[in-house]
Amino acid sequence: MAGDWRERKKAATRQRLQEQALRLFVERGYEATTVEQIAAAAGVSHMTFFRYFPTKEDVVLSDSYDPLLVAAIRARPRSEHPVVRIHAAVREGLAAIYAADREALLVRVRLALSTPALRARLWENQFATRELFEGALEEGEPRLRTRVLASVCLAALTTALEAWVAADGAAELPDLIDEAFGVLAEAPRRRRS
Amino acid sequence: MAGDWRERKKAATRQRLQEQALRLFVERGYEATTVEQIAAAAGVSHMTFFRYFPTKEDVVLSDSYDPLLVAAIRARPRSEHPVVRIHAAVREGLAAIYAADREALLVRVRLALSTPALRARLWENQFATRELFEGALEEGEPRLRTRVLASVCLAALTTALEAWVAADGAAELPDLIDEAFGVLAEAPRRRRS
DNA sequence: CGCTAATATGTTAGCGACTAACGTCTACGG
DNA sequence: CCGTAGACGTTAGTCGCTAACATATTAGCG
Repeated sequence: MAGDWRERKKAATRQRLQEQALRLFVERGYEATTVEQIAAAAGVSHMTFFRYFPTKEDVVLSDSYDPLLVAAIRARPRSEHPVVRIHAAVREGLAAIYAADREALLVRVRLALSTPALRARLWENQFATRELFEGALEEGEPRLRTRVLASVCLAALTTALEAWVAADGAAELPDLIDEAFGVLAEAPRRRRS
Repeated sequence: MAGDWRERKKAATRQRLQEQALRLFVERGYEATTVEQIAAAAGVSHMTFFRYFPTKEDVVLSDSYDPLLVAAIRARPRSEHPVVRIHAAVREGLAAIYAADREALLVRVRLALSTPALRARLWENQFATRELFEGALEEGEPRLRTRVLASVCLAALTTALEAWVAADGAAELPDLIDEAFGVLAEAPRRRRS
């Protein structure tokens, strides 16, 4: 058990960096906080910061929720409609995260949605998440249909998250998610083209 | 008619910057091209570049299509379902743009979707566009519903654009848009919750 | 025509995110 | 106890972007 100590230390440093960063971002704003200051607050150099987080944005946006959601989607029967699968998976998966990390999640999402630079990267992340959803659905062709469905579900999810921070966490996220996905069910039927 | 000359010159400089920038981006890549090089190619200094475009990204992403789409949405009767209004408006509005600027649009969208930095900003622009759509729909409360509908329509539109560049412009954009919006009509009905 | 004010542009200096090259320390394995 | 590998720091540099100030060109007016 050699590198064990190493890994614990690395994890500790990483967490220290993230904590100090979030603290400083909340206190004085994201733009007004320098990577140097974060590194100094965590007792390391700015190079070490970049060894743990590829960009300043990642310190806020990186999480490990995606694989969890993918597994939740895969766990739903493929006989269900994709939108239903994703809706149920998101409700379950996010409920667990929500129960454990509610406050941290709220802080991070609020920061991400109110800072232009972070908002941009957030959408970029959605691009990746959507591809994961697509893969998790495991539908064959046609691809455009699957892609639209995944995009649309993500749009609903994001809108629910926005409403959640807009209400400053007063409403319950699972309810907002149900409400957002409920709107999808309301789209008009297809006419003859 | 004094400032007329001024404005023509400014417009010319702006266009020269944009042309040279897109040329260089296509030739050697977005990241590999510096603002200095763009400015030099257009015969101005880098400060002048930033006086015309607030960021390097804007030289690719800035267009004036949004107001056009908003007007198109407003022109549809409010008795129609929001999704139908937006679908019809987008098909009409974009058809005009498409007919006039097909090649330029293809180049810009391809560049935007294949460059991470630009992709991020593209999604950030969607944030603004969605708010415009929301306003154009002119629905009252509840806001969450309107917001979800606007987000979802934008997701469909973006997916169609992606498919268009993925096929390298082989398919026809209006058809792809119809196909993408068609998927929305297929969402499952609401069960009892 | 000549003067003044506005406007477009250039110059320079600087900040901050991020990278690369290289040096140092420290824990671990033989 | 020594050699090595991995974590970390130092330094110097690039690039996007901004601000302060100087300069030139033009506009409007007496």
